Amino acid sequence: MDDKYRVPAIERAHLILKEISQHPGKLKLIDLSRTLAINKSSMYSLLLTLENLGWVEKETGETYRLGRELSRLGHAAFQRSNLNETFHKEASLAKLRLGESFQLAKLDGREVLYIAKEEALTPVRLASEPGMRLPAHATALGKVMLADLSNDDIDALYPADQEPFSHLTVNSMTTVQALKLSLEQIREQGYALDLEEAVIGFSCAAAPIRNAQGQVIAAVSCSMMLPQWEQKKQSCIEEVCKLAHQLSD
Amino acid sequence: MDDKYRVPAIERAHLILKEISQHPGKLKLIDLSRTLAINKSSMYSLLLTLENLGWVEKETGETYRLGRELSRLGHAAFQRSNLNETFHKEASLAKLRLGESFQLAKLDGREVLYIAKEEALTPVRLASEPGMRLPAHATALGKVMLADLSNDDIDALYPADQEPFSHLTVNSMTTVQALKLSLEQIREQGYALDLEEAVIGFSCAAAPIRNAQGQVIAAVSCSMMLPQWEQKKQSCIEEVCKLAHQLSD
DNA sequence: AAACTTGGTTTTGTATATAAAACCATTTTT
DNA sequence: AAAAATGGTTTTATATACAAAACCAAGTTT
Repeated sequence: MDDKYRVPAIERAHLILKEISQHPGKLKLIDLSRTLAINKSSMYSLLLTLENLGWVEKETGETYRLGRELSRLGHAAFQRSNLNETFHKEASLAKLRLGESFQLAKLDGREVLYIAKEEALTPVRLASEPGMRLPAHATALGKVMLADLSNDDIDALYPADQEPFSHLTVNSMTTVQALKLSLEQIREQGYALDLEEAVIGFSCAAAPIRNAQGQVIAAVSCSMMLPQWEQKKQSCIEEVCKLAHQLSD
Repeated sequence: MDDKYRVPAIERAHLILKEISQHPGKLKLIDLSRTLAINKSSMYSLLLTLENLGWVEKETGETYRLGRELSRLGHAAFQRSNLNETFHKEASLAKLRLGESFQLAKLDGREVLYIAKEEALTPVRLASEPGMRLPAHATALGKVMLADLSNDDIDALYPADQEPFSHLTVNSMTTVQALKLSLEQIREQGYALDLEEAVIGFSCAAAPIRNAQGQVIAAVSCSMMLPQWEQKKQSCIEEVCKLAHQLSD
């Protein structure tokens, strides 16, 4: 690193925050000073500043924990990527064309983490708020992202001795075998469907978003109620694939 | 503020992060330098340091957005208090008894900041991911915490000349008058309800968590879909009040 | 209760982060 | 294509953040 243009005060702030995050509510000024080898008086100014900014909070007993301003910034950092922006831009257009809702999500272990959505003005909507999680194996979004993993990865993710799949509806898959079979098909066709596997009355199509290296980094889906699904299934798949392609690098 | 023990470099870092969070991917070095009235060369060092720490990320086109280390720290900022630990311990029991989801939140200005949750395995769940914010006046959690404030505090928080309340659903309150009236009742009964005020199809009960001085420092809530609400309303209120009492000092 | 810890607060001299200006590589204008 | 502007990088002088030590208030020890 360019040793010349560092600003140590910020680097120290970072060290302090990291240390506090590892022992929340345990460390006093003197502890931080000792473990980080920063002089008491310097630590005093640093902590006072961090406290004024709301990055740390002092408790009774003079011990420190991370503060709310930090969680505010952290939350903003979560909703950052330009993936998000382009999703909203393109999905709003797709929403106009199709009249249904679109979702953006990432895979987090065995769960789908919803990042953003563009919601159509349909009377009944699926509650896919950003931040929500659902089991990956029971959603189109989840399956299309799992399909990027190898069979070995899937085995590692779903060990045989683990509890069986939670089934959200009667249509949810219940075994790893069924999942692998399904993923095989998804790899071939390039998209995934969820036919009332997560919520009765709702179906869904999802397609993968890839980075420049071809790895799946996220996925988009379009969800709708069953009556609409019968009519729009084909165009739904098309829109989702098109959208996923636009969001890929 | 004690003007003597500030460390400006950190305060500047804070300003920069805040500015970037408001215009992610839009601002270049020169823009930040201008709007924050910080010299180009200083900004250069500051940004270089922030980038090395993973607090910001530079994009092609030399524009900046918040980085992953910041979201990591921000996330850690939630899982902090021992309030949190006891919440998870007790709420998981309450969840088993009631079969519904519980939330822990703090009041931050006019917003409710969700801190933690214990989620029941219901197919459709409210998206109360830690870090999420909702207008306080439209949620049970928010109202029960606002109820700890005096009417004067409420007036200060919601100035007459400000924009009117954002209503999330048709049931959301729309005026300060209505809010004050509602708070009066909440103070008497000791808990707050949200009857589809935040999300259509969801209702919610919340009770306040107090410190040793009796001040409200946080709140817990239990949310569920309408059909369940009809059956469990009473036991929901009981569980929430019991939980809040356990979490109070 | 006097002496000793412990841990937060002040003071002061010095090391260093920052502002200003010069610099340079690209891009835009004429 | 020369001139001007834009925006990132370097240099240098100075303002200021930090380390060390002294200080003080509370809590322990003997």
